[in-house]
Amino acid sequence: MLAAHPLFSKLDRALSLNGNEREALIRLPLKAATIRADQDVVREGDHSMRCLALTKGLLATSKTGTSGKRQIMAFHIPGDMPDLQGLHLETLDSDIRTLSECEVVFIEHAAIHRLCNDSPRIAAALWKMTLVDASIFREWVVNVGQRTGPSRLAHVFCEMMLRMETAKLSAIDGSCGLALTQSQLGEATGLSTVHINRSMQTLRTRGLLSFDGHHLTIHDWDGLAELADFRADYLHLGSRVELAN
Amino acid sequence: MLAAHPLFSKLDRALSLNGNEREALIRLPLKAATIRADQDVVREGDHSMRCLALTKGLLATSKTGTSGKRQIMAFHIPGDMPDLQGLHLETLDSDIRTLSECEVVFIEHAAIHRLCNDSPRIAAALWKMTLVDASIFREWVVNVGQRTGPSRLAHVFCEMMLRMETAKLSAIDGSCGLALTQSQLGEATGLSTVHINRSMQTLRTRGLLSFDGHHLTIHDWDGLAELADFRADYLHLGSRVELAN
DNA sequence: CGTGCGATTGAACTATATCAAATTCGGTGG
DNA sequence: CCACCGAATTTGATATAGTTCAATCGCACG
Repeated sequence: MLAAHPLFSKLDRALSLNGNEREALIRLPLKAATIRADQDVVREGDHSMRCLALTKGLLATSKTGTSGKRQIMAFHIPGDMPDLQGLHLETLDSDIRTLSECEVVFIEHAAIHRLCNDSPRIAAALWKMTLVDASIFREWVVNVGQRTGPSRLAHVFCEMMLRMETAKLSAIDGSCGLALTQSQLGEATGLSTVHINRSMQTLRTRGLLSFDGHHLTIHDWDGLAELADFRADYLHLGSRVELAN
Repeated sequence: MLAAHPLFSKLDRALSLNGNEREALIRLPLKAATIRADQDVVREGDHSMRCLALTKGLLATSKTGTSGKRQIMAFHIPGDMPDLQGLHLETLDSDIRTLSECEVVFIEHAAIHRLCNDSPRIAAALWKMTLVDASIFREWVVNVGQRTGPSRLAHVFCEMMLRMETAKLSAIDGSCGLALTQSQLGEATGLSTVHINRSMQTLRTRGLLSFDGHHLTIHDWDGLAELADFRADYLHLGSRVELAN
C-alpha cells in the first residue's frame, strides 16, 4: 500500500504527488533493516552510497569532540531521511545513531538520482526537506546559544511534539512516544545531566508537562511555548497544526 | 568577464562548468545594489521572490528572540548566497543583515528555477551549497553547545580564515579582512561582550592570533585549531587548503 | 534477590553574566 | 592641529547559572 511507503507521507505533504510520481516512488528499490538501540548507523567520515529513511524508532545526529563529549544536533522520527545530505556531499560529517530500536530502509543514491532526474518535482521536494532540516539546525543554534536550561528543554519538547503531530505519530490525548534519557536530553541541549534533571523538575512543577523517559504529555502548550520562546515557523509545516491543550 | 561573475567561482569550485552552463550563467539577469552597514536585507517572515548573492562585505544570518537578544547563526562572505533556501521555502525564518557596507546582487527565483531546469548539474551544485550551509549550522550547534569561550572564538576564526582562503579573499601573509565587533562575536558565540573581550585576550596572550576588529591574522594555526577542536571536514572544501603558519 | 542503569539529591566549585566605570580610538568639525 | 564625540574595548567587582563529584534511591530485569 502506498500510504505505508516510508517516503510517501512526508513527500506528499510537500507536494501532492501525481500518478507518475507515485509509480516512480513505488518502483524505488528499498532494503529494510532493524537496528537495535545505541548503534551507529552512519559514522562521521563515512563515504556512503546510500541514504536511509527511518520507519520506526528514534535516531539522533551527533558529533563527538576530542574530549569525548557528544553533542546531538537533531532528533529524527519516522518519515525522516537523516542523511539525505550524503546525496551531494562526499563524506558524512556527523554520526547518526539509534536511540531506541529502529526500523529503517536503505535506498541507493543512484536510485534517488534517477528518481530526481525523472521527476524534478520530487527532486525539489527532497531539496526542500534538506532545507527544513537546515532551518531546524539554525533554531538549535539559537536554543543552545541563548536560552536557559528549562527554556532549552521546553523548546526541544515543543519541537518534537509538533513534528510528531505533523507525522501523525501522536495520540488523541496530545501525548506522544519519545524514548529519551535525561543524559541524551543533556547531549541535545548542551547541559549536564544534573542540570537537566533540575530543569525537568521545574517544567513538571509548573504543570507544563509530564515526561517519564518514554512518553511525553504536554499539559499546558501555551505556557511551555512561552517559556521556550517557541515560534513554529522554523519548522515550515505549511498548514497550521492545532494542538489539544 | 566570467571569472568576475558573482556566482561563478563558487559554482565552478563545486563542478567544472561546461560551455552551455557558462552561457546560461551569463544570461542570468542580475540586479546589483549597495547596502550600508547594519541594515536588514531580509527579515524573518518575509516572503521573497528573489535570492541574493554577496559580492563584497560581510553579512550575518541571525534571529532575535522576544527578549531582544540576537543570535547570529552564520557569517556570509563574498560568493555566498545566504537566502538560497528561499527558493523552496515559503517564508524566511531568519534575518539577514549587513555587518559592513555590502555589495549584493539580486536574482529572481523564477530565473534560478529556469536555470535549474536547463542544467541539472547547476541545480545539484546549488543544492549542494545549501547542504554545506546546513553542515556549518550543525557545527555551530556543537560550537555553542560544547566549547568554552576561548574555544568558541577560536573555532569561529578558524572557520572564517579557511573560508576566506578558499574564496581567495585572504592575503599572502595569511591574514584576511574581517569586520566584526566584539559584541557581534558575542552574538555569534552566545557569550557576553565582556567574556568575549577576556577570551580574546586569552587568544592574543597565547600568541595564537591578532585581531583588531577589521583584520584577522592567525599566527599559530595548529595551536588555534587545537584549542578550537577544529576539524575542517564539515566545510566540505574538497581539496585540502594549505595554510601559511 | 542481586545487579545495573537511570533519576535524584547535596555540596562545592567555576565559567560566564551582569553592572558600572574607565579608557582607547577613529573620525569630524572648528 | 586640536578638541571633542560616540562607539568599541577594557577593567573591576559582584552575582548566578550551570558543572562536577559523590552518594543515594528506585526500579526493571535476569
